[in-house]
Amino acid sequence: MSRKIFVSAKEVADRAGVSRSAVSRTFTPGASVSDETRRRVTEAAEALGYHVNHLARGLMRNESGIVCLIVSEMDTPYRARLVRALTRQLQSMSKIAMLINTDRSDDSVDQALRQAISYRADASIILSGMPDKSITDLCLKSGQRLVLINRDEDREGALMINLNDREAARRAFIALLRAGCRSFAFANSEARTPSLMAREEGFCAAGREHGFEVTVERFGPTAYKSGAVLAQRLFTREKRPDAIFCVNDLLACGLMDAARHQFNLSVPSDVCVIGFDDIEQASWSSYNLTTFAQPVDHIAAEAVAWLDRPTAEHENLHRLEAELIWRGSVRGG
Amino acid sequence: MSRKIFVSAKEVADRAGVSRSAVSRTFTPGASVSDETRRRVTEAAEALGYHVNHLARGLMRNESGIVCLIVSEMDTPYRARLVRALTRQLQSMSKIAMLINTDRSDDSVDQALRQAISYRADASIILSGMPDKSITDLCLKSGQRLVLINRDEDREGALMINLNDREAARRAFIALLRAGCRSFAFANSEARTPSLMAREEGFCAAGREHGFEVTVERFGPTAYKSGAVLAQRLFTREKRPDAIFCVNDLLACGLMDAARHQFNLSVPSDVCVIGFDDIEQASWSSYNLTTFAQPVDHIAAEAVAWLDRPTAEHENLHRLEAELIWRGSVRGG
DNA sequence: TTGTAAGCGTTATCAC
DNA sequence: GTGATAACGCTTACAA
Repeated sequence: MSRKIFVSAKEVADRAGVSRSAVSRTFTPGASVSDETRRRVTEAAEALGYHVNHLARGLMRNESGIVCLIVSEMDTPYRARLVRALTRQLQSMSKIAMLINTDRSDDSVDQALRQAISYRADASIILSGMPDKSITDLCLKSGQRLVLINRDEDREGALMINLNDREAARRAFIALLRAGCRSFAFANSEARTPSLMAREEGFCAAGREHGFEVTVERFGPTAYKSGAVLAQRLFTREKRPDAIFCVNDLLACGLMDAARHQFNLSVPSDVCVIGFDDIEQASWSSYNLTTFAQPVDHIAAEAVAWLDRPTAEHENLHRLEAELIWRGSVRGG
Repeated sequence: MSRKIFVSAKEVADRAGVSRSAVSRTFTPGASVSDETRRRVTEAAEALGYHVNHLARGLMRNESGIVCLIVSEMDTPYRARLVRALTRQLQSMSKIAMLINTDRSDDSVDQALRQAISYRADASIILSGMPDKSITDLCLKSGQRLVLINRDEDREGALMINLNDREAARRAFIALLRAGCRSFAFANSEARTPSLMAREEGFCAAGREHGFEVTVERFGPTAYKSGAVLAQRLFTREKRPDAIFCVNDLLACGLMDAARHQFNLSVPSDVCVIGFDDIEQASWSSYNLTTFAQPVDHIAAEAVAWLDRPTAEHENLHRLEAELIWRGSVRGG
């Protein structure tokens, strides 16, 4: 197979006429090296194309600089945006992202964490799925940081960043009520993850508070296509809803398209729609969707910042607010 | 800071009452270990939560298992899909993806490759930008594999996977001509990357072949928003085009939305539109866009397969065909 | 400030 | 099949 020949510190040292520790120190921020030595080393390194071997460095320093991002369905607009923001943040802190795809089976999140351990990742950030407690315990015991984004389940020692889904759902209801709607529905997928269910429950609870019953439909994956099925179910009811809160934007787009093209309903005059995530498509003029923006950059910044200075254990739950973005899919506004 | 304490092979060896080499062999596929030894080692490893240190292994084997994915604007639908496919493929070959975001400056692709070298990546796959020859040479000299996807520029020793953009553009023209269109335009961004320009040139060339002049407009980034500006420019001309080939789907969506909502034109009766990439949104019923599908899975599979068995040097240019997906944005079909 | 030497956790080589 | 031993390329006391 391929023999890889990278240039090592020893070669640089030889060329510069110094010891290998001088080379090492030159590339260690804050180490004491004379200007002259540094110059000669840098020059030799440049000429030879030397790059510190981070594998070996990680071995010695017990700190690899690697952070694992564990994600499934990463081409989904919201996930992709989060991954982008995270890689950016990590790089700005001179860490590097290892991307692990957990599309396959259910235990693959556990597998992903094993990979993280094998590569001695300094931390893992989980965007999808929920790992077994046994494996997260092993990570934490090994000294690996753990961040769970929108996972909601409790894991002592990990940082959990969640949105206040219930509160957002409540605000969605108020907005629709103020728009004059009187027949409310919640369009959900069958994924039943905690954050998705929190939106449903928050919306229904707000409905009950105001004396309204909320129709709930759930179907399929949290995707565009499910929206059409949910539209079919909701718009063929005897009492057609005039307000629909969709569990996310993707599903909302599918539902709106079906409403318009299959049922000849217009948004917002016949039915008001609110989504969640504020994906790029929500702002496209075909949708012009009122929705909740996830503070993606904020989430990424908090996650990455915490890696370097973990807070006391009881402060490890961050609950962020989603911002309501008013567009044209709700009357008034 | 954090002291990380991972369990080492020595501890496993002690607990299992064998030598450390026995442990190593147990975790090396194809090494000769007796069933009894293997059993005891596996048991001890399980109990202790041992995982082979891939950093150290990489150091010894001179093969890290790491493959760098170098991407900018990775939340763009097409890019996100490619990244997903690549991580999947890599994992199925028991390699792992390191994701490097090159959103920032222009030389950041070079920076990314330096990172790749530092982590002794076995290979780098470049999806965005074009690195300097000096740095790619260093990569190749170091024995690192290099894959360029849709980059088009030549790099001796690297695998280049390109689409046959010109041919696709030619087919787009024929399709529009057969649909009865007589006034052709090409909507491009200002990015001017080789593959984007190849689509433009191919379309114009096909036009000339058939005795038609093609109006070309270029504006901004290759994104949704640019579509509106291009629509503005094209639809306010004295001779309004009745056929527009857009450089990609994102831009096509923006252009179609502007056509419908700002200029009251209907697609395809007033104007036929063809896009490129076949992103998910192209199939959404608001767009129903006829477009060219990039063989994403095929690209990913070829890229990853080549890492293990690089072909002879003169065969390192793979040119793949884009498939025309007929939908409703072109008359007839 | 600089060099020497020990050690990080592996795997590969070699006797046994 | 198994266990010692020598690398791999680096960092970091420690001594000079």
